[in-house]
Amino acid sequence: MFFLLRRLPDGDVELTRYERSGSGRLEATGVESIAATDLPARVAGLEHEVSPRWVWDDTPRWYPRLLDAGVTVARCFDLRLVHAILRRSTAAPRFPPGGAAAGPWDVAQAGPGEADGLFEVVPDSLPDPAGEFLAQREAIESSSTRGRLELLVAAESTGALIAVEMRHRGIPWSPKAHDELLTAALGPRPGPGERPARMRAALADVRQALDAPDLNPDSPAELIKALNRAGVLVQSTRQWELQRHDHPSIAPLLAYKKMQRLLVANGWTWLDAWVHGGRFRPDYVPGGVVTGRWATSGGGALQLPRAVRGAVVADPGWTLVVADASQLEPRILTGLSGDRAMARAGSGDLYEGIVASGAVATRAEAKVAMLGAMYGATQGESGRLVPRLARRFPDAMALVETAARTGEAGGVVDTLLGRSSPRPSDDLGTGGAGAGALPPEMGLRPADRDARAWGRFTRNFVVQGTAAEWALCWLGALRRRLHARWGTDAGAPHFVFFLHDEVVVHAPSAVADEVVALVAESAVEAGRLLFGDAPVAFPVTVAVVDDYSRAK
DNA sequence: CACTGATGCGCG
DNA sequence: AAAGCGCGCATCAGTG
Repeated sequence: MFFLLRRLPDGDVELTRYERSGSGRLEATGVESIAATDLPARVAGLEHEVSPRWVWDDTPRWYPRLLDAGVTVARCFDLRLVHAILRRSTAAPRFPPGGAAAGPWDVAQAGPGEADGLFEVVPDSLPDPAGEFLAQREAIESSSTRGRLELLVAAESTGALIAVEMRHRGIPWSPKAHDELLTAALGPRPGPGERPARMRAALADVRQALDAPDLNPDSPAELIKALNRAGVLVQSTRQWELQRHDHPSIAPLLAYKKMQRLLVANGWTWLDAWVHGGRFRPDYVPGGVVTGRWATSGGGALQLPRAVRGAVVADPGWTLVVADASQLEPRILTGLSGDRAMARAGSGDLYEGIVASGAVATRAEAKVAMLGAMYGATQGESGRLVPRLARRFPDAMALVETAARTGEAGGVVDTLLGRSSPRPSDDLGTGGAGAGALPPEMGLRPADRDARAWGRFTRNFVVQGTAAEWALCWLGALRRRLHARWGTDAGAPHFVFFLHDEVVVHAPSAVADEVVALVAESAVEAGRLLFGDAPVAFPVTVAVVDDYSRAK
Protein backbone atom coordinates (compact mmCIF):
# COMPACT_ATOMS: atom_id res chain seq x y z
CA MET A 1 0.00 0.00 0.00
CA PHE A 2 1.27 3.45 -0.94
CA PHE A 3 0.69 6.72 0.91
CA LEU A 4 1.55 9.81 -1.02
CA LEU A 5 2.41 12.99 0.86
CA ARG A 6 2.04 16.39 -0.69
CA ARG A 7 2.50 19.81 0.81
CA LEU A 8 -0.54 22.08 0.35
CA PRO A 9 -0.24 25.83 -0.24
CA ASP A 10 -1.54 26.58 3.24
CA GLY A 11 1.25 24.49 4.78
CA ASP A 12 -0.91 21.48 5.64
CA VAL A 13 -0.09 18.08 4.26
CA GLU A 14 -2.33 16.05 1.99
CA LEU A 15 -2.11 12.33 2.44
CA THR A 16 -3.48 10.09 -0.33
CA ARG A 17 -3.86 6.34 0.00
CA TYR A 18 -3.33 4.16 -3.08
CA GLU A 19 -4.42 0.55 -3.30
CA ARG A 20 -4.78 -1.98 -6.06
CA SER A 21 -8.22 -2.48 -7.51
CA GLY A 22 -9.47 -5.89 -8.55
CA SER A 23 -7.91 -5.44 -11.97
CA GLY A 24 -4.55 -4.71 -10.39
CA ARG A 25 -4.61 -1.02 -11.18
CA LEU A 26 -3.40 1.47 -8.61
CA GLU A 27 -6.22 3.70 -7.39
CA ALA A 28 -6.54 6.50 -4.90
CA THR A 29 -8.82 5.20 -2.17
CA GLY A 30 -8.69 7.93 0.40
CA VAL A 31 -7.51 11.46 0.98
CA GLU A 32 -7.01 13.37 4.16
CA SER A 33 -5.51 16.70 5.05
CA ILE A 34 -3.56 17.12 8.23
CA ALA A 35 -1.64 19.89 9.94
CA ALA A 36 2.11 19.67 9.48
CA THR A 37 2.60 19.40 13.22
CA ASP A 38 0.38 16.33 13.32
CA LEU A 39 2.22 14.57 10.52
CA PRO A 40 4.79 12.63 12.58
CA ALA A 41 2.13 11.11 14.80
CA ARG A 42 -0.04 10.17 11.82
CA VAL A 43 2.92 8.63 9.98
CA ALA A 44 3.94 6.68 13.06
CA GLY A 45 0.42 5.38 13.46
CA LEU A 46 0.08 4.21 9.87
CA GLU A 47 3.57 2.78 9.88
CA HIS A 48 2.53 0.58 12.76
CA GLU A 49 -0.86 -0.41 11.34
CA VAL A 50 -0.35 -1.05 7.64
CA SER A 51 3.37 -0.89 6.87
CA PRO A 52 2.99 1.50 3.95
CA ARG A 53 5.42 2.61 1.32
CA TRP A 54 5.64 6.39 1.74
CA VAL A 55 5.64 8.27 -1.53
CA TRP A 56 7.09 11.75 -1.57
CA ASP A 57 8.81 14.07 -3.95
CA ASP A 58 12.20 14.14 -2.29
CA THR A 59 13.27 12.35 0.86
CA PRO A 60 15.38 15.18 2.34
CA ARG A 61 12.31 17.44 2.19
CA TRP A 62 10.26 15.17 4.45
CA TYR A 63 12.28 12.73 6.43
CA PRO A 64 14.49 14.96 8.62
CA ARG A 65 11.44 16.41 10.39
CA LEU A 66 10.04 12.95 10.98
CA LEU A 67 13.33 11.80 12.47
CA ASP A 68 13.46 14.91 14.64
CA ALA A 69 10.10 13.82 15.99
CA GLY A 70 11.43 10.34 16.65
CA VAL A 71 9.63 8.66 13.74
CA THR A 72 11.47 6.18 11.49
CA VAL A 73 9.84 4.67 8.43
CA ALA A 74 10.65 1.32 6.89
CA ARG A 75 10.04 1.99 3.20
CA CYS A 76 9.57 4.84 0.81
CA PHE A 77 9.32 5.66 -2.87
CA ASP A 78 11.41 8.70 -3.73
CA LEU A 79 9.84 10.26 -6.81
CA ARG A 80 12.78 12.46 -7.68
CA LEU A 81 15.28 9.61 -7.58
CA VAL A 82 13.01 7.21 -9.45
CA HIS A 83 12.35 9.87 -12.06
CA ALA A 84 16.08 10.24 -12.62
CA ILE A 85 16.46 6.50 -13.14
CA LEU A 86 13.43 6.04 -15.37
CA ARG A 87 14.00 8.96 -17.66
CA ARG A 88 17.24 7.40 -18.89
CA SER A 89 16.50 3.73 -18.47
CA THR A 90 16.16 1.59 -21.57
CA ALA A 91 13.92 -0.57 -19.39
CA ALA A 92 11.33 2.23 -19.37
CA PRO A 93 11.45 3.46 -22.96
CA ARG A 94 8.27 5.54 -22.84
CA PHE A 95 9.14 7.55 -19.75
CA PRO A 96 8.60 10.40 -19.20
CA PRO A 97 5.28 10.41 -21.05
CA GLY A 98 5.58 14.05 -22.06
CA GLY A 99 8.87 13.58 -23.86
CA ALA A 100 12.53 13.81 -23.14
CA ALA A 101 12.95 17.49 -22.34
CA ALA A 102 14.21 18.22 -18.85
CA GLY A 103 11.42 19.29 -16.52
CA PRO A 104 10.85 20.30 -12.92
CA TRP A 105 11.59 16.80 -11.67
CA ASP A 106 15.09 16.84 -13.10
CA VAL A 107 16.60 18.65 -10.16
CA ALA A 108 19.15 18.03 -7.45
CA GLN A 109 17.95 16.82 -4.09
CA ALA A 110 16.89 19.43 -1.57
CA GLY A 111 19.74 20.80 0.46
CA PRO A 112 20.28 19.67 4.03
CA GLY A 113 17.98 22.41 5.23
CA GLU A 114 18.47 25.27 7.59
CA ALA A 115 19.29 24.63 11.17
CA ASP A 116 16.16 24.03 13.17
CA GLY A 117 14.80 27.40 14.04
CA LEU A 118 11.86 29.70 13.96
CA PHE A 119 12.26 30.65 10.35
CA GLU A 120 12.82 27.29 8.82
CA VAL A 121 11.71 27.39 5.22
CA VAL A 122 9.25 24.72 4.19
CA PRO A 123 9.79 24.03 0.52
CA ASP A 124 6.84 23.44 -1.77
CA SER A 125 6.41 19.99 -3.19
CA LEU A 126 7.54 19.45 -6.73
CA PRO A 127 4.59 19.86 -9.12
CA ASP A 128 1.84 17.24 -9.38
CA PRO A 129 3.44 14.44 -7.39
CA ALA A 130 0.31 12.29 -7.83
CA GLY A 131 0.53 12.45 -11.63
CA GLU A 132 4.24 11.80 -11.50
CA PHE A 133 3.72 8.82 -9.20
CA LEU A 134 1.14 7.17 -11.45
CA ALA A 135 3.30 7.74 -14.53
CA GLN A 136 6.27 6.17 -12.80
CA ARG A 137 4.31 3.17 -11.61
CA GLU A 138 2.94 2.67 -15.12
CA ALA A 139 6.46 2.80 -16.57
CA ILE A 140 7.76 0.29 -14.04
CA GLU A 141 4.85 -2.13 -14.19
CA SER A 142 4.84 -2.23 -17.98
CA SER A 143 8.58 -2.77 -18.20
CA SER A 144 9.77 -5.99 -19.76
CA THR A 145 12.25 -6.25 -16.88
CA ARG A 146 9.84 -5.16 -14.19
CA GLY A 147 11.27 -7.29 -11.40
CA ARG A 148 14.72 -5.82 -11.66
CA LEU A 149 13.42 -2.31 -12.01
CA GLU A 150 11.22 -2.73 -8.93
CA LEU A 151 14.25 -3.87 -6.99
CA LEU A 152 16.31 -0.94 -8.23
CA VAL A 153 13.81 1.75 -7.29
CA ALA A 154 13.14 0.14 -3.92
CA ALA A 155 16.85 -0.06 -3.16
CA GLU A 156 17.46 3.47 -4.36
CA SER A 157 14.63 4.78 -2.19
CA THR A 158 15.80 2.88 0.88
CA GLY A 159 19.21 4.42 0.25
CA ALA A 160 17.56 7.83 0.42
CA LEU A 161 16.17 6.96 3.85
CA ILE A 162 19.56 5.73 5.04
CA ALA A 163 21.29 8.86 3.78
CA VAL A 164 19.02 11.09 5.83
CA GLU A 165 19.23 8.80 8.84
CA MET A 166 23.03 8.83 8.74
CA ARG A 167 23.14 12.58 8.59
CA HIS A 168 20.67 12.68 11.46
CA ARG A 169 22.83 10.48 13.67
CA GLY A 170 26.16 11.83 12.45
CA ILE A 171 29.58 10.20 12.51
CA PRO A 172 30.87 10.06 16.09
CA TRP A 173 33.89 12.34 16.03
CA SER A 174 36.33 13.15 18.81
CA PRO A 175 37.72 16.69 18.52
CA LYS A 176 40.27 15.80 21.16
CA ALA A 177 41.60 12.79 19.26
CA HIS A 178 41.60 14.84 16.07
CA ASP A 179 43.57 17.65 17.67
CA GLU A 180 46.08 15.14 19.02
CA LEU A 181 46.52 13.62 15.58
CA LEU A 182 47.10 17.01 14.04
CA THR A 183 49.51 18.06 16.77
CA ALA A 184 51.53 14.88 16.34
CA ALA A 185 51.69 15.30 12.56
CA LEU A 186 52.05 19.06 12.21
CA GLY A 187 52.89 20.55 15.57
CA PRO A 188 50.56 22.46 17.90
CA ARG A 189 47.76 24.52 16.42
CA PRO A 190 49.28 27.79 15.20
CA GLY A 191 47.78 31.24 15.28
CA PRO A 192 45.67 32.40 12.35
CA GLY A 193 47.68 32.82 9.17
CA GLU A 194 50.68 30.96 10.56
CA ARG A 195 52.09 27.61 9.52
CA PRO A 196 52.43 24.86 12.12
CA ALA A 197 55.94 24.30 13.46
CA ARG A 198 56.74 21.11 11.57
CA MET A 199 55.64 22.66 8.31
CA ARG A 200 57.80 25.71 8.95
CA ALA A 201 60.78 23.45 9.55
CA ALA A 202 60.21 21.45 6.38
CA LEU A 203 59.71 24.61 4.37
CA ALA A 204 62.96 26.11 5.69
CA ASP A 205 64.80 23.01 4.46
CA VAL A 206 63.17 23.25 1.03
CA ARG A 207 64.03 26.93 0.68
CA GLN A 208 67.59 26.30 1.70
CA ALA A 209 68.05 23.33 -0.61
CA LEU A 210 66.68 25.32 -3.53
CA ASP A 211 68.42 28.54 -2.52
CA ALA A 212 65.06 30.27 -2.75
CA PRO A 213 64.45 32.10 0.53
CA ASP A 214 61.10 33.59 -0.48
CA LEU A 215 59.68 30.55 -2.24
CA ASN A 216 55.90 30.11 -1.95
CA PRO A 217 55.63 26.32 -1.83
CA ASP A 218 51.91 26.42 -2.50
CA SER A 219 52.34 27.87 -5.97
CA PRO A 220 53.07 25.07 -8.42
CA ALA A 221 54.37 27.50 -11.03
CA GLU A 222 56.83 29.09 -8.64
CA LEU A 223 57.87 25.72 -7.33
CA ILE A 224 58.60 24.31 -10.80
CA LYS A 225 60.78 27.32 -11.60
CA ALA A 226 62.74 27.01 -8.38
CA LEU A 227 63.22 23.28 -8.87
CA ASN A 228 64.38 23.72 -12.45
CA ARG A 229 66.80 26.44 -11.36
CA ALA A 230 68.28 23.97 -8.90
CA GLY A 231 68.68 21.38 -11.60
CA VAL A 232 65.62 19.29 -10.77
CA LEU A 233 63.96 18.97 -14.14
CA VAL A 234 60.29 18.38 -13.44
CA GLN A 235 57.30 19.49 -15.46
CA SER A 236 54.82 19.26 -12.65
CA THR A 237 54.88 19.13 -8.87
CA ARG A 238 53.01 15.84 -8.57
CA GLN A 239 54.27 13.55 -5.88
CA TRP A 240 55.14 10.67 -8.14
CA GLU A 241 57.16 12.88 -10.46
CA LEU A 242 59.05 14.53 -7.62
CA GLN A 243 59.80 11.15 -6.09
CA ARG A 244 61.84 10.14 -9.09
CA HIS A 245 64.44 12.82 -8.44
CA ASP A 246 67.29 12.69 -6.04
CA HIS A 247 67.91 16.13 -4.60
CA PRO A 248 68.07 17.43 -1.02
CA SER A 249 64.96 19.51 -1.60
CA ILE A 250 62.74 16.57 -2.49
CA ALA A 251 62.30 14.84 0.87
CA PRO A 252 61.37 17.98 2.82
CA LEU A 253 59.18 19.13 -0.07
CA LEU A 254 57.20 15.91 -0.13
CA ALA A 255 56.88 16.08 3.65
CA TYR A 256 55.68 19.66 3.40
CA LYS A 257 53.11 18.82 0.75
CA LYS A 258 51.74 15.96 2.79
CA MET A 259 51.38 18.16 5.84
CA GLN A 260 49.88 21.00 3.82
CA ARG A 261 47.29 18.62 2.45
CA LEU A 262 46.32 17.42 5.90
CA LEU A 263 46.20 20.95 7.26
CA VAL A 264 44.11 22.35 4.44
CA ALA A 265 41.72 19.46 3.92
CA ASN A 266 41.22 18.12 7.44
CA GLY A 267 42.99 20.46 9.81
CA TRP A 268 41.71 22.57 12.68
CA THR A 269 39.66 24.77 10.39
CA TRP A 270 37.85 21.74 9.06
CA LEU A 271 37.25 20.52 12.59
CA ASP A 272 35.72 23.84 13.62
CA ALA A 273 33.55 23.98 10.53
CA TRP A 274 32.22 20.44 10.35
CA VAL A 275 32.22 18.81 13.76
CA HIS A 276 29.61 19.92 16.25
CA GLY A 277 28.54 18.20 19.41
CA GLY A 278 30.91 15.33 18.71
CA ARG A 279 29.34 14.51 15.34
CA PHE A 280 30.33 15.06 11.70
CA ARG A 281 27.28 15.37 9.45
CA PRO A 282 28.04 15.38 5.76
CA ASP A 283 25.24 15.67 3.26
CA TYR A 284 24.92 12.36 1.44
CA VAL A 285 23.62 12.51 -2.12
CA PRO A 286 22.17 9.17 -3.26
CA GLY A 287 22.33 8.76 -6.99
CA GLY A 288 24.67 11.73 -7.12
CA VAL A 289 27.02 9.93 -9.51
CA VAL A 290 25.88 8.87 -13.00
CA THR A 291 26.69 5.27 -12.20
CA GLY A 292 24.35 5.30 -9.21
CA ARG A 293 26.99 5.69 -6.60
CA TRP A 294 26.36 8.20 -3.87
CA ALA A 295 28.06 11.55 -3.82
CA THR A 296 28.47 13.72 -0.74
CA SER A 297 28.82 17.39 -0.19
CA GLY A 298 30.30 19.21 2.73
CA GLY A 299 33.42 18.34 4.56
CA GLY A 300 34.77 16.03 1.90
CA ALA A 301 33.21 12.92 3.41
CA LEU A 302 33.94 10.96 0.26
CA GLN A 303 37.64 11.20 0.98
CA LEU A 304 38.10 10.87 4.73
CA PRO A 305 41.87 10.39 4.74
CA ARG A 306 43.34 7.50 6.63
CA ALA A 307 45.37 10.05 8.57
CA VAL A 308 42.31 11.34 10.45
CA ARG A 309 40.24 8.19 10.81
CA GLY A 310 41.54 7.85 14.34
CA ALA A 311 39.22 10.74 15.23
CA VAL A 312 36.17 8.62 14.41
CA VAL A 313 35.66 7.22 17.89
CA ALA A 314 32.74 5.20 19.19
CA ASP A 315 30.80 6.55 22.17
CA PRO A 316 31.64 5.04 25.58
CA GLY A 317 30.07 1.61 25.81
CA TRP A 318 29.69 1.52 22.02
CA THR A 319 31.83 0.20 19.22
CA LEU A 320 32.25 0.58 15.46
CA VAL A 321 31.49 -2.36 13.22
CA VAL A 322 33.42 -1.60 10.04
CA ALA A 323 32.49 -3.81 7.09
CA ASP A 324 33.98 -3.85 3.65
CA ALA A 325 32.89 -5.88 0.62
CA SER A 326 36.07 -7.55 -0.54
CA GLN A 327 37.03 -7.08 -4.19
CA LEU A 328 33.49 -6.05 -4.97
CA GLU A 329 33.83 -4.88 -8.56
CA PRO A 330 35.61 -7.95 -9.96
CA ARG A 331 33.05 -10.12 -8.21
CA ILE A 332 30.27 -8.08 -9.75
CA LEU A 333 31.90 -8.66 -13.12
CA THR A 334 31.98 -12.36 -12.33
CA GLY A 335 28.26 -12.36 -11.63
CA LEU A 336 27.38 -10.23 -14.64
CA SER A 337 29.36 -12.32 -17.08
CA GLY A 338 28.75 -15.73 -15.54
CA ASP A 339 32.46 -16.42 -16.07
CA ARG A 340 32.95 -19.85 -14.47
CA ALA A 341 36.72 -19.64 -14.30
CA MET A 342 36.54 -16.33 -12.53
CA ALA A 343 33.91 -17.68 -10.17
CA ARG A 344 36.32 -20.48 -9.26
CA ALA A 345 39.14 -17.98 -8.77
CA GLY A 346 36.87 -16.01 -6.45
CA SER A 347 36.02 -18.80 -4.05
CA GLY A 348 38.63 -17.35 -1.70
CA ASP A 349 40.79 -14.27 -2.18
CA LEU A 350 40.04 -13.40 -5.80
CA TYR A 351 43.49 -12.10 -6.65
CA GLU A 352 45.20 -15.16 -5.22
CA GLY A 353 42.74 -17.21 -7.23
CA ILE A 354 43.79 -15.42 -10.39
CA VAL A 355 47.42 -16.20 -9.58
CA ALA A 356 46.47 -19.84 -9.01
CA SER A 357 44.79 -19.91 -12.42
CA GLY A 358 48.18 -19.21 -13.94
CA ALA A 359 47.16 -15.95 -15.59
CA VAL A 360 49.74 -13.86 -13.74
CA ALA A 361 52.56 -14.46 -11.32
CA THR A 362 51.77 -12.33 -8.29
CA ARG A 363 48.81 -11.00 -6.38
CA ALA A 364 49.87 -7.44 -7.15
CA GLU A 365 49.85 -8.23 -10.86
CA ALA A 366 46.44 -9.80 -10.57
CA LYS A 367 45.05 -6.69 -8.99
CA VAL A 368 46.59 -4.31 -11.50
CA ALA A 369 45.44 -6.48 -14.40
CA MET A 370 41.90 -6.72 -13.05
CA LEU A 371 41.61 -3.01 -12.52
CA GLY A 372 43.04 -2.44 -15.98
CA ALA A 373 40.42 -4.72 -17.48
CA MET A 374 37.57 -2.88 -15.79
CA TYR A 375 38.93 0.60 -16.47
CA GLY A 376 40.16 0.01 -19.99
CA ALA A 377 43.91 0.33 -19.50
CA THR A 378 45.88 0.17 -22.73
CA GLN A 379 49.36 1.13 -21.64
CA GLY A 380 51.92 0.49 -18.97
CA GLU A 381 52.06 -2.59 -16.83
CA SER A 382 48.32 -2.73 -16.48
CA GLY A 383 47.73 -2.60 -20.22
CA ARG A 384 50.31 -5.33 -20.78
CA LEU A 385 48.74 -7.68 -18.25
CA VAL A 386 45.15 -7.39 -19.42
CA PRO A 387 45.53 -9.79 -22.39
CA ARG A 388 46.79 -12.46 -20.03
CA LEU A 389 43.58 -12.19 -18.05
CA ALA A 390 41.57 -12.35 -21.25
CA ARG A 391 42.96 -15.79 -22.08
CA ARG A 392 41.90 -17.29 -18.76
CA PHE A 393 38.67 -15.38 -18.26
CA PRO A 394 37.21 -14.86 -21.73
CA ASP A 395 33.59 -14.41 -20.67
CA ALA A 396 34.36 -11.70 -18.14
CA MET A 397 36.55 -9.89 -20.58
CA ALA A 398 33.97 -10.14 -23.35
CA LEU A 399 31.42 -8.41 -21.16
CA VAL A 400 33.54 -5.32 -20.54
CA GLU A 401 34.78 -5.29 -24.13
CA THR A 402 31.22 -5.30 -25.41
CA ALA A 403 30.35 -2.43 -23.09
CA ALA A 404 33.35 -0.50 -24.36
CA ARG A 405 32.48 -1.08 -28.03
CA THR A 406 28.90 0.00 -27.38
CA GLY A 407 30.08 3.23 -25.82
CA GLU A 408 32.59 3.94 -28.57
CA ALA A 409 29.77 3.63 -31.07
CA GLY A 410 27.67 6.12 -29.13
CA GLY A 411 25.35 3.53 -27.62
CA VAL A 412 23.82 3.11 -24.18
CA VAL A 413 24.78 0.40 -21.68
CA ASP A 414 22.79 -0.80 -18.68
CA THR A 415 23.49 -2.03 -15.19
CA LEU A 416 22.01 -5.33 -14.12
CA LEU A 417 18.96 -3.75 -12.49
CA GLY A 418 18.33 -1.26 -15.26
CA ARG A 419 20.18 1.99 -14.72
CA SER A 420 21.28 3.22 -18.13
CA SER A 421 24.32 5.23 -19.06
CA PRO A 422 23.91 8.73 -20.40
CA ARG A 423 24.47 9.31 -24.07
CA PRO A 424 27.64 11.12 -25.06
CA SER A 425 25.44 14.01 -26.19
CA ASP A 426 23.95 14.36 -22.70
CA ASP A 427 26.73 16.85 -22.14
CA LEU A 428 28.70 14.67 -19.86
CA GLY A 429 30.84 14.11 -22.90
CA THR A 430 32.55 17.44 -22.91
CA GLY A 431 33.33 17.63 -19.22
CA GLY A 432 33.29 13.97 -18.37
CA ALA A 433 35.41 11.01 -19.20
CA GLY A 434 38.70 11.72 -20.83
CA ALA A 435 38.29 15.45 -20.89
CA GLY A 436 41.00 15.82 -18.29
CA ALA A 437 44.57 16.15 -19.43
CA LEU A 438 45.93 15.03 -22.74
CA PRO A 439 46.87 11.39 -22.41
CA PRO A 440 49.15 10.18 -25.14
CA GLU A 441 46.53 8.70 -27.36
CA MET A 442 48.58 10.35 -30.04
CA GLY A 443 47.84 9.86 -33.63
CA LEU A 444 44.14 9.67 -32.97
CA ARG A 445 41.74 12.23 -34.29
CA PRO A 446 40.02 14.12 -31.48
CA ALA A 447 36.72 12.42 -32.31
CA ASP A 448 38.32 8.99 -32.03
CA ARG A 449 40.02 9.94 -28.80
CA ASP A 450 36.68 11.04 -27.37
CA ALA A 451 35.09 7.81 -28.55
CA ARG A 452 37.78 5.75 -26.82
CA ALA A 453 37.34 7.77 -23.65
CA TRP A 454 33.58 7.25 -23.77
CA GLY A 455 34.15 3.55 -24.30
CA ARG A 456 36.21 3.42 -21.11
CA PHE A 457 33.39 5.17 -19.34
CA THR A 458 30.69 2.73 -20.51
CA ARG A 459 33.04 -0.21 -19.89
CA ASN A 460 33.34 0.85 -16.29
CA PHE A 461 29.70 1.97 -15.99
CA VAL A 462 28.25 -1.52 -16.07
CA VAL A 463 30.58 -2.75 -13.35
CA GLN A 464 30.64 0.29 -11.10
CA GLY A 465 26.89 0.82 -11.50
CA THR A 466 25.98 -2.78 -10.73
CA ALA A 467 28.36 -2.71 -7.77
CA ALA A 468 26.48 0.34 -6.51
CA GLU A 469 23.23 -1.64 -6.83
CA TRP A 470 24.71 -4.53 -4.88
CA ALA A 471 25.85 -2.13 -2.17
CA LEU A 472 22.39 -0.57 -1.92
CA CYS A 473 20.82 -4.01 -1.56
CA TRP A 474 23.39 -4.92 1.06
CA LEU A 475 22.66 -1.77 3.02
CA GLY A 476 18.91 -2.18 2.73
CA ALA A 477 19.06 -5.80 3.85
CA LEU A 478 21.23 -4.91 6.81
CA ARG A 479 19.00 -2.02 7.80
CA ARG A 480 15.97 -4.29 7.79
CA ARG A 481 17.76 -6.82 9.97
CA LEU A 482 19.03 -4.20 12.41
CA HIS A 483 15.56 -2.73 12.79
CA ALA A 484 13.93 -6.14 13.18
CA ARG A 485 16.36 -7.13 15.90
CA TRP A 486 16.82 -3.90 17.87
CA GLY A 487 14.29 -1.38 16.62
CA THR A 488 15.06 2.25 15.93
CA ASP A 489 15.44 3.86 19.34
CA ALA A 490 18.50 5.89 20.24
CA GLY A 491 20.12 2.88 21.92
CA ALA A 492 19.92 0.65 18.84
CA PRO A 493 22.78 -0.04 16.40
CA HIS A 494 22.68 2.32 13.44
CA PHE A 495 24.60 3.25 10.29
CA VAL A 496 26.99 6.14 10.63
CA PHE A 497 29.00 5.97 7.42
CA PHE A 498 28.81 4.47 3.95
CA LEU A 499 31.34 4.71 1.15
CA HIS A 500 30.73 2.72 -2.04
CA ASP A 501 31.59 -0.72 -0.69
CA GLU A 502 32.16 -0.07 2.97
CA VAL A 503 29.78 0.61 5.84
CA VAL A 504 30.28 1.58 9.48
CA VAL A 505 27.69 0.65 12.10
CA HIS A 506 27.78 2.30 15.51
CA ALA A 507 26.62 -0.37 17.95
CA PRO A 508 26.48 -1.02 21.67
CA SER A 509 29.54 -3.15 22.42
CA ALA A 510 27.45 -5.98 23.82
CA VAL A 511 25.73 -6.62 20.47
CA ALA A 512 28.68 -6.11 18.12
CA ASP A 513 29.10 -9.81 17.41
CA GLU A 514 25.47 -10.11 16.42
CA VAL A 515 25.82 -7.13 14.10
CA VAL A 516 28.83 -8.77 12.47
CA ALA A 517 26.74 -11.83 11.69
CA LEU A 518 23.95 -9.73 10.20
CA VAL A 519 26.44 -7.86 8.01
CA ALA A 520 27.57 -11.13 6.44
CA GLU A 521 24.02 -12.46 6.07
CA SER A 522 23.03 -9.26 4.33
CA ALA A 523 25.87 -9.61 1.85
CA VAL A 524 24.63 -13.06 0.99
CA GLU A 525 21.13 -11.71 0.53
CA ALA A 526 22.37 -8.92 -1.75
CA GLY A 527 24.21 -11.45 -3.89
CA ARG A 528 21.06 -13.54 -4.19
CA LEU A 529 18.88 -10.59 -5.05
CA LEU A 530 21.12 -9.64 -7.94
CA PHE A 531 22.48 -12.93 -9.19
CA GLY A 532 20.20 -15.64 -7.83
CA ASP A 533 22.01 -18.93 -7.50
CA ALA A 534 24.89 -18.03 -9.81
CA PRO A 535 28.22 -19.19 -8.40
CA VAL A 536 29.59 -15.89 -7.22
CA ALA A 537 30.54 -15.10 -3.64
CA PHE A 538 30.48 -11.76 -1.84
CA PRO A 539 32.64 -12.11 1.23
CA VAL A 540 32.85 -9.19 3.62
CA THR A 541 35.72 -8.17 5.83
CA VAL A 542 34.44 -7.02 9.20
CA ALA A 543 36.31 -5.40 12.07
CA VAL A 544 34.98 -4.42 15.48
CA VAL A 545 36.98 -1.44 16.65
CA ASP A 546 36.90 1.53 18.98
CA ASP A 547 38.13 3.90 16.34
CA TYR A 548 37.99 3.82 12.55
CA SER A 549 41.77 3.85 12.04
CA ARG A 550 41.99 0.37 13.52
CA ALA A 551 39.96 -1.22 10.76
CA LYS A 552 42.10 -2.69 7.97
C1' DC B 1 35.32 41.55 -6.38
C1' DA B 2 33.32 37.11 -8.43
C1' DC B 3 33.90 33.67 -11.67
C1' DT B 4 36.18 29.74 -14.16
C1' DG B 5 39.61 26.34 -15.43
C1' DA B 6 43.77 23.95 -14.26
C1' DT B 7 46.34 21.62 -10.82
C1' DG B 8 47.01 18.43 -7.23
C1' DC B 9 45.52 14.97 -3.97
C1' DG B 10 42.37 12.50 -0.99
C1' DC B 11 38.85 8.41 -1.27
C1' DG B 12 36.48 3.99 -3.53
C1' DA C 1 55.43 2.17 -11.33
C1' DA C 2 52.77 5.90 -12.46
C1' DA C 3 47.78 4.96 -16.66
C1' DG C 4 43.01 3.41 -16.57
C1' DC C 5 37.00 4.58 -14.04
C1' DG C 6 34.04 7.52 -10.62
C1' DC C 7 33.99 11.52 -7.27
C1' DG C 8 34.89 16.60 -3.82
C1' DC C 9 37.60 20.22 -2.36
C1' DA C 10 41.30 23.79 -1.74
C1' DT C 11 44.30 26.73 -4.02
C1' DC C 12 46.36 29.30 -7.69
C1' DA C 13 46.18 32.01 -11.87
C1' DG C 14 43.85 34.20 -15.31
C1' DT C 15 39.69 36.66 -16.82
C1' DG C 16 35.65 39.66 -16.68
